[in-house]
Amino acid sequence: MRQFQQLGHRVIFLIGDFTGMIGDPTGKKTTRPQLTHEQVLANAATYQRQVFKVLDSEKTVVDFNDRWLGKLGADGIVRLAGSYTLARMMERDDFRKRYKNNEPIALHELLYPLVQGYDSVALEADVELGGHDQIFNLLVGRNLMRDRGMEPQVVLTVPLLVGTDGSEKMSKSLGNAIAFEDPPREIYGKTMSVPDELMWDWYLLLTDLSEDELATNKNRCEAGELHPKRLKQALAHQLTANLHGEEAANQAQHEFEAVFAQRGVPDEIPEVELTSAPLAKLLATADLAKSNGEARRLIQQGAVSIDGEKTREPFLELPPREEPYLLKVGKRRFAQLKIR
RNA sequence: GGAGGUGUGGCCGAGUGGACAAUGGCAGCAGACUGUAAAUCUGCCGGCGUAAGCCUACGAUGGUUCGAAUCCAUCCGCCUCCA
Repeated sequence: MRQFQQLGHRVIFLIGDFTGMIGDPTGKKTTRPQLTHEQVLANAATYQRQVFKVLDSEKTVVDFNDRWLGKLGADGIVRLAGSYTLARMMERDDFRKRYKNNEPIALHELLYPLVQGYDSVALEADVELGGHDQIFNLLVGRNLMRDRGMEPQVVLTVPLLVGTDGSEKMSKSLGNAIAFEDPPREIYGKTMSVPDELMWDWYLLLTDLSEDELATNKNRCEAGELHPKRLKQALAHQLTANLHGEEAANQAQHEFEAVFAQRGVPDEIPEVELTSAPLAKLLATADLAKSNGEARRLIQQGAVSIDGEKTREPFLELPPREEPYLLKVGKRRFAQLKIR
């Protein structure tokens, strides 16, 4: 979308506040929960905040499809449904498979592609952009436009971005996402933790690097001329810079090197002040572990160090001290602990 | 309308009266190795408790029993087949 903008096109960022209430069946084998309008609007507010980290707000129109779909009414929906057939709906793989496997398909799921397709009619879209999982819905939009004597929109889809786990599509609910609003160190660190093979996809989908350059880099890595880590660092740096600026990216990179390559300590460590208690309890109250039990386990497994010294004693009592204790849990959780 | 099936921890999935906080797999966490990659190996993986133990949890409620995820009753959800 940004590239379209840069080329001088008008971009409409469409928020599906109506369709969100229906729940897109896409991709999932089972029916999605239907959200209330309030929930959808709350989500929409965060989308807008985030999307302008990438899009030029001056050149973007934000629209909501409840504006026309909400007015459609029962008769409108029925008439819309009359313009499509079950056979055409079942062209969709997902529906076909579920039907064949005797899995439930709720009726509203069949309506979803229609109402979404109607967006294109309402907007008189020239081009619609979407993830590849949207292709069926986008094509329904074309058909609906043609039925109404309109010039059918051009449909452009992009491959889905795979999440940090390297297998599922990136999604907040799967916990494999990097959020636009993640702090720099998170964006950098999460990117570095991604499996190498995924890096090429991310380069392709998230940067302006050409496919030729990408292929060259890949070959050089395979030939051992270029360390994959260097490339991944460049990617992490760029993604961080895109969302937080060059300065923040440099900082994140520096910190990453310090903490993980040199096994050092980050520049900024949250400070906690607590009264004296057994170590396990301190970790739990300082939020370095989910529960007392987990804290105890972590300690016993040798995941915890104090001032750089590993300890395996869960009931160690730290005496009060002017200087805060430096606590490290696992590879990446740090805290400065002041004992009162 | 009729017949049948099913509901277990984040997910999948065993368990069919006590030894069950519940086999196993996935995911997750930690340790070793390393490039916070992958692969591999090891340990952990409900809560509270330094322990004994206690609490919560097998769709919901009630019951039988010394004892229930397991048996009974009612209810709720989901699925299939026939009409």
